[in-house]
Amino acid sequence: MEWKIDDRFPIWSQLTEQLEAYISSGGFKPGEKLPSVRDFASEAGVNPNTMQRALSELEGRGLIVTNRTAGRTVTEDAERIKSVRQGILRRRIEDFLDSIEELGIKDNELESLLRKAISERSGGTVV
Amino acid sequence: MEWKIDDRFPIWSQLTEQLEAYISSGGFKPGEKLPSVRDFASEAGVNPNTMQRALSELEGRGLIVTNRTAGRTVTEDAERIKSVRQGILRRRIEDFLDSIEELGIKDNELESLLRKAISERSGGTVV
Amino acid sequence: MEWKIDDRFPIWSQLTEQLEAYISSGGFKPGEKLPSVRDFASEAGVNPNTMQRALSELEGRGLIVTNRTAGRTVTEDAERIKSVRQGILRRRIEDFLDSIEELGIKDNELESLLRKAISERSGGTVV
Amino acid sequence: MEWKIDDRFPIWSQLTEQLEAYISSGGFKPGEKLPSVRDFASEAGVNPNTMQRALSELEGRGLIVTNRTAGRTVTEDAERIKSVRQGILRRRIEDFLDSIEELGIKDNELESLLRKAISERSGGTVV
DNA sequence: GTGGTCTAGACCACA
DNA sequence: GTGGTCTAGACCACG
Repeated sequence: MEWKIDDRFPIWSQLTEQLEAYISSGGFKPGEKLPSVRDFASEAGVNPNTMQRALSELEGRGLIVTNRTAGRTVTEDAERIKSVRQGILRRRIEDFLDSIEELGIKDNELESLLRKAISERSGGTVV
Repeated sequence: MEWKIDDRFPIWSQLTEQLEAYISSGGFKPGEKLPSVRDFASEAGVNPNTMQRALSELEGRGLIVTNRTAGRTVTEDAERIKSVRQGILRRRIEDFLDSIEELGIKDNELESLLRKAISERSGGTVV
Repeated sequence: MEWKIDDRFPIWSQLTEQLEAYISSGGFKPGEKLPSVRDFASEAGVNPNTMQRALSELEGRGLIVTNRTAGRTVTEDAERIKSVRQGILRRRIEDFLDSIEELGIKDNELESLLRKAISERSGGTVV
Repeated sequence: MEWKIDDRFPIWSQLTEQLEAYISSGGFKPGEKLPSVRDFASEAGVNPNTMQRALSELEGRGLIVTNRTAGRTVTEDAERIKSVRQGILRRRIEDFLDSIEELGIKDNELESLLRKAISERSGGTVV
């Protein structure tokens, strides 16, 4: 997978977010074995300890399972995964609308801006 | 104005963001005198040093002006203010779409979710 | 406070347990400021990172609060503290009874053994 | 016999504890032949190496005997078995009282809690 | 001075 | 080879 790391924020937290999004959107299947901490870390260009912290966090959220000496796997619980994805979506939409609200924008103005931005993106990608 | 402060992230940076949004959306008029650092700080419940830093940051962005002895005022440059607002808007929309893209969502799914979320909010606020 | 560390188990986890017991039984009062991580660590003879992990854990359990640059305090929520103490008690009693059950002991035998052990201890302490 | 295995702690050690308790409380008679390592392991759902280690440990404690070609048997020494059981009992009671002491509980409070917990268990099991 | 983060490097138990 | 832990030491943002 691709990693985007911004030095200004805690790296472990960014790793957590990206892994959560990736797994919950099907990048790894339920029950699939994950790369080892070391491999993951070197792939992302971070220290293994840092990656481990990110993975522990995901375990706390019930998204992955640790098998003491046999590596980690994505949870088998497809419902859990789905609900995590819904949660992320909902949270991001809420945060976005909150952040927009501060600017005092009318709903129709926002909708037109959004529609424009989305079509530009699709355009950029598709054409 | 209302302040939302989350202790887990740099406070000065949150103040900066909120002030920028507030000013650029007309909370203070062009040329209007701002409260003193001390008053601002006590209103927000933060250390004056912290508020000081936020204001310096905004000065760097050309939104406010420091008058040697007479405190700070919002810039007179209405165009500047407008362009700042546009910049914030554009950036927030882009960030949002980026963050959503990771989840592999189709445009029409996104639009329907957004429409729903917006109408729920309007409902809650307006009615 | 006193620290008992057994090298065979994760240190951070033992620190967590002991701090949890100590705080929840009133060793630090609600709202009281805790020693700094560094002080705590040197007092317990462990690396600051290790102590920090233990404290983070306790924060996750809602027993202590972190004030970014002003140190940590015990939660003000006396109910929370009380409920943590009850939880520890209940868990330890259950674990004990589970561990005893394996040995196939009759209730009256257990009671007499317990009563004897308790009185011996009190004797040892009181006399 | 029933096995309770918690993946987060060393498995061999849990097996050791449970076997020790089981044998010393008469689950296998003095001199009785034990199942093969392989059978034991598959029954408990663990790796044979792990079970092997647990059995070696018990041999070290004088509870079981390895007969070059004829598998393992429980020791014939009934006194030894009895004393092991007493040791476990005493140790578990001591550990429990130690762990409770940290919480600063009065003897009568402890007794009433224990009596309640025991009667609840008996109730749940017996009725 | 406070907590937070990160790295490098080492060691361990387990299977 | 796997995850887990620990240490030492450094740097940072904050107030």
